[in-house]
Amino acid sequence: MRSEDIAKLAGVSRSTVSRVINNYPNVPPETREKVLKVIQQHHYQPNTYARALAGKGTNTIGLFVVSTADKFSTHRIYQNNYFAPFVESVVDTANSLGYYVLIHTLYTLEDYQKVKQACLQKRIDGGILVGTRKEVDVIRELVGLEAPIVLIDYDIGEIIASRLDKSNVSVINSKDYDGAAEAVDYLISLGHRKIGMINGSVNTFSGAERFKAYESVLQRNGLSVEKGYILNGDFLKQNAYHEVRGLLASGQELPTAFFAANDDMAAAAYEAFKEFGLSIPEDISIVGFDDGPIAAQLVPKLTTVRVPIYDMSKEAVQKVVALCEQTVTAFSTVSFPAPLVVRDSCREL
Amino acid sequence: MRSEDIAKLAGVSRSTVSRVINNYPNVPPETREKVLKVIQQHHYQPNTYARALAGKGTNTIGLFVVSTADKFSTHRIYQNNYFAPFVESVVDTANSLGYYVLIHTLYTLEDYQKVKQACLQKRIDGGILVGTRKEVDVIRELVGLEAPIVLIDYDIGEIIASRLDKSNVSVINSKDYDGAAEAVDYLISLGHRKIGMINGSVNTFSGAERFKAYESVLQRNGLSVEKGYILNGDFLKQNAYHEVRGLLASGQELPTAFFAANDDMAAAAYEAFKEFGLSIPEDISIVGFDDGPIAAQLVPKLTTVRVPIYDMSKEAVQKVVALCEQTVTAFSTVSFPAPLVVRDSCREL
DNA sequence: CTGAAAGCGCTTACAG
DNA sequence: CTGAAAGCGCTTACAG
Repeated sequence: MRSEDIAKLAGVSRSTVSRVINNYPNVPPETREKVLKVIQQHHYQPNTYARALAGKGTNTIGLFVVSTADKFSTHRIYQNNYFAPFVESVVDTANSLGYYVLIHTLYTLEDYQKVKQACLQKRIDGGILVGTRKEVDVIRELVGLEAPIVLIDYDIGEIIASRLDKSNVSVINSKDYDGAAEAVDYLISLGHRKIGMINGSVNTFSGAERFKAYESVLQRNGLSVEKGYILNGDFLKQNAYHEVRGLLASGQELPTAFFAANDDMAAAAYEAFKEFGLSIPEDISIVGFDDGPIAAQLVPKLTTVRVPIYDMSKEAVQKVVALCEQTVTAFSTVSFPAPLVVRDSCREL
Repeated sequence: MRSEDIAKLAGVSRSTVSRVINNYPNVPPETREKVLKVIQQHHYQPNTYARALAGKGTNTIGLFVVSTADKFSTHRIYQNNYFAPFVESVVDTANSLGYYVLIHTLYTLEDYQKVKQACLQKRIDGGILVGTRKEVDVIRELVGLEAPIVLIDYDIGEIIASRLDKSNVSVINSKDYDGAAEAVDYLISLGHRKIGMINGSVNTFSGAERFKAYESVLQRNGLSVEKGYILNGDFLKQNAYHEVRGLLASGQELPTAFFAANDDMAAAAYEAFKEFGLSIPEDISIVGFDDGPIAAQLVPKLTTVRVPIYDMSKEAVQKVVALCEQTVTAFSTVSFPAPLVVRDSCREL
């Protein structure tokens, strides 16, 4: 069924059918009704591609998620607690605005070409990128595209320094530095002096911020930053688990508290400590980051920094859509607060 | 940049450019090289919509996830432990086959129209539906479409009875009846005689199967099915939590074991029991279903039935793609084994 | 208010 | 082996 068929059945021209479909004002109510009736009777839906080709957008946005885990890691699909809420809320928000979402996972640097490709092929009107590494070159290419791009978790400073603050880009962050600082301050206020960190990926904006805050809060309080207390987990549960096990096996003196750059790694630490016979928070305190689904499920419940994933993804979608529809046309950036949520995983010394 | 531009630069016609893009055999190596070079130099990507309009497929499949939770439930985005692994592996498999995936969440009956719409609008070549309720009418409509549809978790019997086993459909299940039976048998073998169930949604195929198995294994063993021991959780953590709390508060005699229709509800039971001062497995044993990410994270680790989500979603993608490309053309169905994974949440009586 | 016609960027018989 | 031309199903100036 094509618009032509509808036109015939309704006794009008394709032009008129098109006008009612697109809600043009210059068609009298009776004509509109007549056409609409035929359309409904036949469950007619205009061909997206033809519309797109003829100049209408595709009403589709791309969601590109940079995976922290390796594509070939067996358990990768279970490792990303950030993923599910993000995807779900992006999809819902987009759908409610009448947009479809095309989703892609990015594992390697080459995979970034996929987003370029999707834009060039006109599959999407615009895109959202989550968890980008600090690959400015890649970003430069993307920004060069005409399609609107919203970056979630990206260093605005870098963008501005590289003069990439083009009008088709937008950045959305959470205040990870502040949140992390609050977390470490909290541990210090409880009397902890030896505080370790289970680090995320420092070539991620949020990863870098969380670590920077950790370092500077320690220094500001006259505490030394011990190399041996900084474990590299790369945001991955498995890595964190091995690192913690390694520290425990080393026989080295342990910190009294750990700040983990995300909940997944905090959960891994829980496991490793328990297996080693240490209880939380009696023997060791832990703070996480994200406040994802697992945080409150852990026993004891995890004290963590809340990243407002829902708000951020909603904002991201609204932003791309606005950019696609040219409602806004300037470089913009928003940063959401990331407050500490105190639960049961830390004790006063 | 259009194919016409490439043609000019390469000194050939659009036809030839099209031939090399589509890998037609009848173009000599030198010509191919020449054209390819220009294409690469200019990062040319053919417009998807034009290709689609001209007869090529869109290389896009739809993934429609029926949400167990309410759209407006605050925590809905955190409630679906089935979701993340599913989406991630569908996306990866599709991408590796050169397909894009359009994703949609279905909350209401009307939302099913979205899949029809996506097909009618030719946005997708085919679709995958996960967690469909037993709405045969909806399915009937979908099956009437020409686009290939793969249903995950759907009653084959119903499809065959309604003569909906058309060549554009395919069904993929896990052997939930067997898995559930194994779980309940296991509890009985440990000496449990009073076994409760935290039920899923029985108007879901898997939900119904899990419950049927529970009932019949009890009966086969001469155990009575106690109404009071059957809690209705509807697959949702929150509901399960309230139901369990309700049972505990009632002062009624408790079963010695519970079989939960999914891990999320088992996790909710963990919480409720712990708050009530009951330890697992000392005071009460629990078996879950899914073996999703949380199963092994719970303390004690959850004994559960493993649903091979990864294999199922991979199979689903391969099937739609095969159907889209007309490699297969018959109604088909696969059912994956769902074995019991014994961990630490049950004790011998 | 409305229709005929051009155009969007491809693919694919058709003819040579 | 290759080009000219028709066609895919829309939208949108243009003219009336």
